[in-house]
Amino acid sequence: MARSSTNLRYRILNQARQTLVSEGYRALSMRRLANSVGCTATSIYLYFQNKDALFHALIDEGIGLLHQKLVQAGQSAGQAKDRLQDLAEAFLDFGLKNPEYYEVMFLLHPEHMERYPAEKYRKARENLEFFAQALAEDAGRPQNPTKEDRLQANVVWASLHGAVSLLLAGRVDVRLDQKLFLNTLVKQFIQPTSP
Amino acid sequence: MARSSTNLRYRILNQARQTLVSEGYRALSMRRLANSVGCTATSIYLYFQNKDALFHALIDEGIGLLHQKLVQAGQSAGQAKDRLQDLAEAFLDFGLKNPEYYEVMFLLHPEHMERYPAEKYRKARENLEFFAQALAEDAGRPQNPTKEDRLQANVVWASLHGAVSLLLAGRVDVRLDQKLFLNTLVKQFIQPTSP
Amino acid sequence: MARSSTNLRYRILNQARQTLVSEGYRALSMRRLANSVGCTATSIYLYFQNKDALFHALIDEGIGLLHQKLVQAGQSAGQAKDRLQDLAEAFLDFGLKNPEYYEVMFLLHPEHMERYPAEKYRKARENLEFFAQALAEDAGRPQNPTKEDRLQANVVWASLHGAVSLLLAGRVDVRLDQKLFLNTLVKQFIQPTSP
Amino acid sequence: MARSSTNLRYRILNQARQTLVSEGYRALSMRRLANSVGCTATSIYLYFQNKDALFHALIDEGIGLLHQKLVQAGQSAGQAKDRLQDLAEAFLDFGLKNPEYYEVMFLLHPEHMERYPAEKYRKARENLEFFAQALAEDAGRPQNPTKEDRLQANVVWASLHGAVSLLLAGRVDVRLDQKLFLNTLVKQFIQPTSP
DNA sequence: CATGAATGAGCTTTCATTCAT
DNA sequence: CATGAATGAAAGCTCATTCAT
Repeated sequence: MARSSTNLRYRILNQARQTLVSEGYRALSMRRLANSVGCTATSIYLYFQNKDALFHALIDEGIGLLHQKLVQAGQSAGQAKDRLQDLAEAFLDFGLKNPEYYEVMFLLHPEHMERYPAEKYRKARENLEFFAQALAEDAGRPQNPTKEDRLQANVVWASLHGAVSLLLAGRVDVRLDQKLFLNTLVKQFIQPTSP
Repeated sequence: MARSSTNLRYRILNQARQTLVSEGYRALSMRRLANSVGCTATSIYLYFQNKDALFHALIDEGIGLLHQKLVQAGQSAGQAKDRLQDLAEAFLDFGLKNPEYYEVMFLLHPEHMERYPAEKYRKARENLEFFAQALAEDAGRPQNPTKEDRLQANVVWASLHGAVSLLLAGRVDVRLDQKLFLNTLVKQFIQPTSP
Repeated sequence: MARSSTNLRYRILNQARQTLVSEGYRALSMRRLANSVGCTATSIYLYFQNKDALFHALIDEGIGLLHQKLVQAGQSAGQAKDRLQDLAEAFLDFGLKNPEYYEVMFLLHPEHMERYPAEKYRKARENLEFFAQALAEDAGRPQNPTKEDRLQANVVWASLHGAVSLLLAGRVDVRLDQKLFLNTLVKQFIQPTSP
Repeated sequence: MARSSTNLRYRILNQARQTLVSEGYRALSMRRLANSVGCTATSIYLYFQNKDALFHALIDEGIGLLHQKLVQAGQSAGQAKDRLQDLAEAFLDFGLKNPEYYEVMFLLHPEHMERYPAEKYRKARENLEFFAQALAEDAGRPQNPTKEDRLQANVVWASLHGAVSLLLAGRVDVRLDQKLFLNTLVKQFIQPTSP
């Protein structure tokens, strides 16, 4: 009862994320969510216009969190190649440690995404720019990522996304050492500097 | 009515695939499906024990089709590297040209996959072996893919899957040339033979 | 295959009875029944106009079997009191050993009974007459059961029916010895001849 | 609409009982019930978790009512034999005047009963104890019903149940005087005190 | 700020039955 | 004698959402 009124909105989002990862997408109904939180379904509508809005809030959170992690990773002062490595690891770490956000951000069925406000969505893609910049730098074109760099960034992005989504879906051979798998994947696009 | 009653089962599967890609997963209810096909919901149950069975039939079809394409691609007589390239292209081609199958095979919500018979599922993973073999051959270990080759195969697989799923979800920068994007991605893991 | 065509009607009734007792009333659907028998649902309709007719056939069988058992029991040459005892035991035996018939004859929901042809139904009540006759004889009015005898017969009948139906429904205290219970019940209406 | 919204739950139960006795068990579907009551099927689920819960609520009511009637009947200060007579009459009265409760308590198909919480069920059997006590007292063993008394109680119970269920099912000869029938039945197990 | 009551649309699935062959 | 294909009706139940309070 004590802290029960400290921002119901917050608690709803928390519970939603939790449910999403522990019981899956279909279990996330407004009523069940309300039950878990300890309020009525109606109350959720005080904070979110509808279910979509709730999802979008989760996506916003997720994008923010990923952004933050990439900023941190991108701040390392060393070589561009190391920065790229850090960025990749940050992304993988984010995906694997926050499956609920990853699910909602990248795996959710398009029906929800279609209604996600385009402006916010564009914002999301900015995260990609971090990779482009590191790649540009590595190629000796600091702070001015070219079309080519962006192309490469998308490739990196796709590879990372593929790895995370297969892992989250439990579709990578279990006998594989996960760290080794990810390292190999990352090495793929971080070419050793030719001496 | 009796329409072209030759194969209602066939028509159901067809429509299911179509609906899946055009209106999404949630729009695929037994009733709506029946409506689109032009029969009653009950009739569907004459051909599929339940909704799961229908999904599994789609998955089976998809796995078969992909398998077939990979077999074709794997038959090229040339160098292993070329074969690898062909396999990759076959996979990408399959994914992009048959989004409905790809959706149902790789993007479908896990609830359905969990109930997918394990034996068939294992069969699906055999497709991965094609890549492992080409990679083994390329590394001079023909027909005996080692652990290392399988690791690499998984990495390739993840990259390809990442690319396809981002493209299907419309999440790759539209200004990017798609062919170029895919080529770049594929080159990533096909190292040029050092002279 | 060999004896498979020896009267499908017979096999349907057999299976219906079996299903009724092993899986209950609601499990007795035309399709499931057909499945168990090894024919199509449609085939059942060759032998029975509808589900009601099938039930009625079962009831007929049951009535016949009970009749037969009561005839046998009523033939004992001894004292009327012994005959009454035998009749009671025959009834109890019938009910407990043929729960499927008992169910269908006495416990089935009235919806089905209402449509049971009245003439056959009356025939069923003839079984009651056996008791009336034994009671009449015991009271020194052989072969001419009076109204009073019939009243008494109904009482006996009710008691027996109560016992059987409670036992079949598993609603008699399990710690009770069943034989003792039934004996006590029967003794209740077979007054010892005053010396 | 808001009708007499005071107690929809109450109205649902009322209507359920009514329908049960007038149209039978199978006519009691959630939708039809809702229609009769004047609400939507969904609304019923606001008051009862599912159909079972609704049935169980009816059973609870019935058990309570019977209990109450037996308590009243058991309070008569006179002889044990009279008390026994009162108890029997109370039971018969309950069954014949509340066929809907009787149906739901004793004649309902076992599928529903199986799921009836065991604890409540045991409570139901306590009603039997009233008879055991009266019988014990009559036999000169006040307040300490022996095994024998309980056996006898079950016999009484079976007889009463048989009578009620035959009467409710319309299976007792209509030409019979009902009161006479019941009196005769009751006399059967209330032996006159030997002078 | 929060609720209780209610709803309409929709879900998957099962049923008894029919009809052309 | 038997089937395969199909159906309309109905079942129990859950969903997102609304509205008066």
